[in-house]
Amino acid sequence: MTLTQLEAFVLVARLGSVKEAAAVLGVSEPAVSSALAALRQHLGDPLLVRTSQGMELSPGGQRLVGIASQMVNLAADADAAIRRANGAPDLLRVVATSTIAEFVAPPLLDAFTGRSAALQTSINVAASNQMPVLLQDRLADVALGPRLSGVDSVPLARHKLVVVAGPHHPLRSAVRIAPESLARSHWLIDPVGADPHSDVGRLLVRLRVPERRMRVFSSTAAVRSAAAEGHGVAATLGRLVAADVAEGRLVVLPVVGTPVDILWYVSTLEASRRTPVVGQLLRFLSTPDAMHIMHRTDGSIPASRFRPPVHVTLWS
Amino acid sequence: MTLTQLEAFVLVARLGSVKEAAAVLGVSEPAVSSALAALRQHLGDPLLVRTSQGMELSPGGQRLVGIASQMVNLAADADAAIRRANGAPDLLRVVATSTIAEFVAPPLLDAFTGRSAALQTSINVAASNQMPVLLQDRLADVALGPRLSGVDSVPLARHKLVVVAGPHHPLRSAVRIAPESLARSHWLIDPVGADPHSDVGRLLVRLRVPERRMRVFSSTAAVRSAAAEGHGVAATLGRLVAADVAEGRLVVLPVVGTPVDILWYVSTLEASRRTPVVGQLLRFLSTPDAMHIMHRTDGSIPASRFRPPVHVTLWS
DNA sequence: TGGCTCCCTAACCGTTTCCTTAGCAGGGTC
DNA sequence: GACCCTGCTAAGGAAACGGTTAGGGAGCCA
Repeated sequence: MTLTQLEAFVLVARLGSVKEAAAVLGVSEPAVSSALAALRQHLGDPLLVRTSQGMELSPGGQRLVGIASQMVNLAADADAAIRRANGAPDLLRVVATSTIAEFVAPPLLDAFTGRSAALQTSINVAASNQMPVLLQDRLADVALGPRLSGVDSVPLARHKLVVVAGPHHPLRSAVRIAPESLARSHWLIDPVGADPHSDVGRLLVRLRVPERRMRVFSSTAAVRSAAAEGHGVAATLGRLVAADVAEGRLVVLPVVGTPVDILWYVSTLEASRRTPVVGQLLRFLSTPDAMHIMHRTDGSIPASRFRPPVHVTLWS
Repeated sequence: MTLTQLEAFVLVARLGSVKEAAAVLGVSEPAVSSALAALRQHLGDPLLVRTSQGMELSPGGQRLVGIASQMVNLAADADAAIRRANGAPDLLRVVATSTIAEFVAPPLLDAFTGRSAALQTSINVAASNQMPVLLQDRLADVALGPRLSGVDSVPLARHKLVVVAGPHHPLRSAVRIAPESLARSHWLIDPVGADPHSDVGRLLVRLRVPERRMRVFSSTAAVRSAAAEGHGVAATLGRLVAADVAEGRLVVLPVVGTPVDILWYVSTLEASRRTPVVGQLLRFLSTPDAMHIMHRTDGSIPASRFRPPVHVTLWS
């Protein structure tokens, strides 16, 4: 019984899927499967059995999952405790939806890091259904994105989602566009849009956009340029494309039901299980400075801190 | 960071010695040392440093020991939870001082096991200073022996410690023997006596028996026959040698300060951390049946359940 | 100083872990 | 029935874990 095995088990139990757990861990799916097999053999219990709904816990697995989760958590605690005792820089691992990770999180964390000297941050992209699991298993400290259940989520910022297209789009000067009219357009979407639990994903579902009309891009920036070049329509944040719209590179289409009001949330473990840095970040996020940064977001890609997303699972 | 490493670390921290931890785990001392080295390197902290008092915790180690101990405990919980979920026999690991392990624990556990069908027991010998650690790290469920601190100890039985010798010993018919008179005798002692924290060990200290006069035997039975053959004197339980005395194979020497009243205790984790079987055993131990067994103990070696002691550390 | 104890390191070795790719198996869905 | 998705197994290889024996070095004590 190793910690790796327990971690794999907990992730599969929480996500209900070996494949997703493997994606979260960044390993191949047989790796997770065999970790599971080893644990099963060691404990002499099936732990998780396949059903049509995904992987479900056996009675034994049900008892184990709580214990295993505690152990994984304690391992994270141990690391943090030693780190702290040695005055090593704190670690703040942020996961966010791709848009936030691209445009908002970097300047936000830059500003926050400027305040407390010894701090090391990382930003990764995750799908919404992975976020609570990542927090609960201490693979991440903070999640920025939609509201999550099972963890503490507090509202962070309010935004408007609009549908945009290039300046030569046939519907560019329409007054009122019924969603069906866009059924034949190509929809250009970023990883956030590919996540059906995200705001953009839910909008696409509501507009009944068929899957075959979607083209998934690796970043919101790519979506924006593709739209400007007339390759299709895109749903994105009004503020992100404000400059493009003002300068005529993009137009906002008056689709019925848009703009959509959306709320970004910041999610963490409950207060008692938070590390001090996380508490500091939460306080920082409610300051005028942080608000200012979030509202200044103008779609220019910040140079510094952004790393390529590593844990993206595409809807495909 | 593996569970083995954490376990080694916790044991060394608790016992203050790599050597003792190795003895408890039943492995060589470099094995423990290198587990520690691996953990040190992984965490980048010395964890434990050598002082003249033994191994002491670094600030980082101090924080880690609690966390690591919880993890080791949870691992034990996990095993037990699965066991229980699958209806596997419960496991009851008893550690005891050598005399108890030889004469008292086997019939006691035989009787207890007779009551609840699915139960698997083991008896091992441990030194008193190891007992609380074994309980706290869940390497054992119950300890029988002297009163322990740091865990729940309740009195189990009262006994008398006497000094005996063979029927031809020069002092066999003395009326009153000062301890000094025995300074030149050979003292025949069993592993319990070699443990300075045990009742016999404390008696030897009080009688100022010099170390070079002690001959350590591997069992109480061996001590008894050696004494009967006139190889020296021995401190042992009155009830154990009653038959030998009645039949003239041994005589009780009227040493000043003896017989010594001693109390055996049964020690466990506090009630909230006990497994159900342990609770059952505690209740059983207070029944007349159990009392009867403990008082019937007559020095005959029970055939069934006794296993050779595995975790004995000799005082040497 | 010499000897002793205790911990650490070195060198070595077998087993397990952990990951990969490739392919099989079983349950849905069309 | 033919697919497709998902999980499992197989095979193989690099790394680690976990153990051993042998020996070096620091501290304590006679």
